[in-house]
Amino acid sequence: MSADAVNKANKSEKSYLKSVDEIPNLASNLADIVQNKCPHNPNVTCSNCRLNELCLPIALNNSEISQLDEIVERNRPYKKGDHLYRQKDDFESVYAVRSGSFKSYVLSAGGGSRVTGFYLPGEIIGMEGIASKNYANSTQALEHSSICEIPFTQLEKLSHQLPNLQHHFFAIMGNEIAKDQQVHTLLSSYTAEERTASFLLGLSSRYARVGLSPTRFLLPMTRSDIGEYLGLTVETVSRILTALQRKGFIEVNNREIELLDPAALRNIISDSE
Amino acid sequence: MSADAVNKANKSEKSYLKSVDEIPNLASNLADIVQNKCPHNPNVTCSNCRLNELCLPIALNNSEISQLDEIVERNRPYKKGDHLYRQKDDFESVYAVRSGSFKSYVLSAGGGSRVTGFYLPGEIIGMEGIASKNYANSTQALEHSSICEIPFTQLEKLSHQLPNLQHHFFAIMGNEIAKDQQVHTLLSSYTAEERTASFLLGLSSRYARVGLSPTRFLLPMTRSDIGEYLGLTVETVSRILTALQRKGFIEVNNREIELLDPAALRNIISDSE
DNA sequence: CGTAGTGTTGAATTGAATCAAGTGTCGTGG
DNA sequence: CCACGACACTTGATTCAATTCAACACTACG
Repeated sequence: MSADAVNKANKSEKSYLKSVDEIPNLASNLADIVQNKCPHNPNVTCSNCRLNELCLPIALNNSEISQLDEIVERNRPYKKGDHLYRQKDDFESVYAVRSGSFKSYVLSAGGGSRVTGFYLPGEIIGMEGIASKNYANSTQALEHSSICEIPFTQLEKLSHQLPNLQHHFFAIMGNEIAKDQQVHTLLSSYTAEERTASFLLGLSSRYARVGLSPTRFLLPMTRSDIGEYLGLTVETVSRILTALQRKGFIEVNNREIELLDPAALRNIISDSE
Repeated sequence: MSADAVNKANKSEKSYLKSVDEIPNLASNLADIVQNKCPHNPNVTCSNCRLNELCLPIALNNSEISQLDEIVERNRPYKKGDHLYRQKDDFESVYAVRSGSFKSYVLSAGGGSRVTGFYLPGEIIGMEGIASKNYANSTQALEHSSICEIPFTQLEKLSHQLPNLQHHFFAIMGNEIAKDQQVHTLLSSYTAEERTASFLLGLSSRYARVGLSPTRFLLPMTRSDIGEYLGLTVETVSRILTALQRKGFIEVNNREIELLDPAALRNIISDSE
């Protein structure tokens, strides 16, 4: 499924990494899961997870990691479109993306929706529900994806026992707050082109973080999702991507993106500041 | 002072509630501070603070509150324009607003600035610095204000000892994340009028929370600050306020705002959704 | 009392939205 | 395996909300 999918656009003979799943060492575990050989593969633990340097276990020692392992629930994989939770559901858990990607969105009465975030492997979902005890948005898989569910009351208990974990979870939340404030600035003062450039660069570094190419990747989301996230219409997103391509900064083929000149993209943003 | 203050309508003899300082019971403590009788008034503790139901001590028992009291530093008051911290300063503490108000902002290279948040009594400032160990914005007083400084490493230590405090601080951060996502939606899909209405209603409920009138209050920030926060120009903010006044929804006199028809303001927002 | 900062209002401009029409792509079921 | 339908994406023409530019009034503070 994902094998042939990858070289769909192979004009000559392209074939890219489709997601973190295809990093060799991850693939072994993930292949099992995807093929349903073992939806709760006991071999996939925080200790042996490729993402443990980015995710919750960072800064924990081995014995601490095994304690964390015990509270983490590794659910069956999610199909494209499956919901992790819906707006107003009781808040129970935060989730760490193991593979694939997710989007969070809120619906407006007029039938429209706005995307509040995209989540890639190693990132934490659901923290907006902690205070109100209800999730404030709905979150669904953008592609076939797998998740580690971390029941929050247990995470709190364990954080109480492990100062490192408490410290790190404070840091994760603080980071989310810092990121949200950057987005605030982006939305309140950037032009459509600046927003789009910034979005691409952001994805780039997030892909790099999980060991994928920072210059060539597949967008897991639609143009419409991007627009709803950046406060632009689909048409504008499409136009801007075309324009960036014409300038030679990027190459776009449907969901496939190559950053030909990341520095030029950075200039788009900093020139205006 | 606060009694007559309320009837501002008398153009002849204006004198309004200027801030939470003027609530009778708060005034006593604050007056001391403002007059520098006692910049670290020992009587002002978390236990007897009027804000303790909104701020950090919520959900703590008496003995826990006194432990919190011990790590809280009650600094000298800040004058209008004084900085709590500046962008890139080492992160040391989070701050709870005791009286007055603050704004956080980031500068852009072009000399402009964007406001990332406003903070009223009982609200927590500085959490964006937790992860990176540096503050991500600069924060300054909008009027004469006082602050409780909470050194973060000590807060972490105490949170480790007091599960209630850990729980509550997770909730405070979660709430910040949820709020930031609402702002994301606001900035990415609301019109200028919707943003302004939403801003006024937000201020209204935050003032109500600290015991001030939800329908009549003074804006501590300039039109320009509001614009930089909402992603609008000063001119637009000014025009929208005038327009809302002409519609009879609000009355504006410089910094003084009265919400004549809060329901109408709510409709502005929900009509469009 | 003067001046810098703050706020208002108007006219012209413009970036992005909207409206519209089309092509491309993918998953499904016959 | 192909054909169909639904969705995703692109491109163009037009409109419009908000910005920009400009001029002026207010106020508040030293």
